[in-house]
Amino acid sequence: MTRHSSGLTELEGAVLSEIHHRLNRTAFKVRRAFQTSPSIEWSGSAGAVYPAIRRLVEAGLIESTPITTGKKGSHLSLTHDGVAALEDWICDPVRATSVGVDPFRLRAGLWATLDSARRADALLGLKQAVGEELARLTTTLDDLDPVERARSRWSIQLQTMRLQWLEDQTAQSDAAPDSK
Amino acid sequence: MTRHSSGLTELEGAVLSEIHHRLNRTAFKVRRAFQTSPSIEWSGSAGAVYPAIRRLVEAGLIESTPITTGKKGSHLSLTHDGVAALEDWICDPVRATSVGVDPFRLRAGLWATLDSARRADALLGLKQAVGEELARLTTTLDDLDPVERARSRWSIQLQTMRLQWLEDQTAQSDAAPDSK
DNA sequence: CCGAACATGTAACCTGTTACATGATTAC
DNA sequence: GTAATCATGTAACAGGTTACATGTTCGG
Repeated sequence: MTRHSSGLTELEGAVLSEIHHRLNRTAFKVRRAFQTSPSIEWSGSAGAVYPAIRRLVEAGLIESTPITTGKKGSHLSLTHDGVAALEDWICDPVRATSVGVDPFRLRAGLWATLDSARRADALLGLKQAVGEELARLTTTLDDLDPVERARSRWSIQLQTMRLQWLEDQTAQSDAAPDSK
Repeated sequence: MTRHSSGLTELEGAVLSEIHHRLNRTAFKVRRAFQTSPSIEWSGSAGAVYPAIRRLVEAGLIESTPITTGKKGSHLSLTHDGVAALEDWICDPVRATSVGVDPFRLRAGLWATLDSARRADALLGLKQAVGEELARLTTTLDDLDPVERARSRWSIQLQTMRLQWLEDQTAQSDAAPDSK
């Protein structure tokens, strides 16, 4: 993905924050954090995480010290430069406020183009999917660390707004069944 | 990026909708639509759009007929299969309701980890960026076709919610200046 | 001792990015 | 005629995906 002012990709920034703020201090734990994260975001594939960490080590942002005491694996921590780069990434206003690739936004104006039967079907399926996601988010909220909890809270607000949008679409759909 | 149930990437779906719903019926116009779109989403690079269209033609979803009358270029339209694939993509509930890679969400829990000076700075910059984007979105709303207008309306809601989030963060920040 | 979980990595592939190259048409 | 815009593409590269390969440690 494109590198922005902070010089980090979104994945690299996320990796740094996993190590520094969420205390996942081995490559494996970082990877598992992505895999088990309540959101899809990235698959947490080995082919993405390990190369990303290697790049960050080579760039001098991560310090990697092999664990000697029985355990295998390497302990990762951010260097001074790493912390600075992470903060730049966190604060980058252009990046932070861009819409990214929002799949809902892309489709927001397109449901109205469907014929009424298909549209009703789609809206029902979408509302159900959002509803299930909302239920999952609210029930798992307590088990999360502060960082992930904040993300979940944001997701709840987002999905609630999506649900509202879908209900508005349904209402408009009922008012004007088929615009042709 | 990953292909989902509809078999289309997000870019491919967006390309089909540009052709079918927004009447950008040459490769060049599709490309320009991405480039001049109020959102970043994709760069609309030639190296992405032309290959994507070629793939869609080869898959039998787009019909490409060279323009004979003076003009150069090819006229693009969706085949029967193309319309079906587009509708599947539009209605795919898993895709449509995923958070995608939301840069705001990724950072939502991280501003609180900054020291109070840096945090105040960051929040100010972010609120300004969101404010400017909101101003731009509201003033350009009238010039847009229905599809893009719906997207803009969604973006306005999203950015408004982001602004609210940032103001809440600022308030909490003021209440507890430095948590160490 | 054996299977599950821990741990690390590579190889082939796909798609998007930048940067470059090329030519046709139109407005002046 | 010439500059801007229209129009199409390719080449090198970056970074993410799946799938595979390999070895370690620990609980039973």
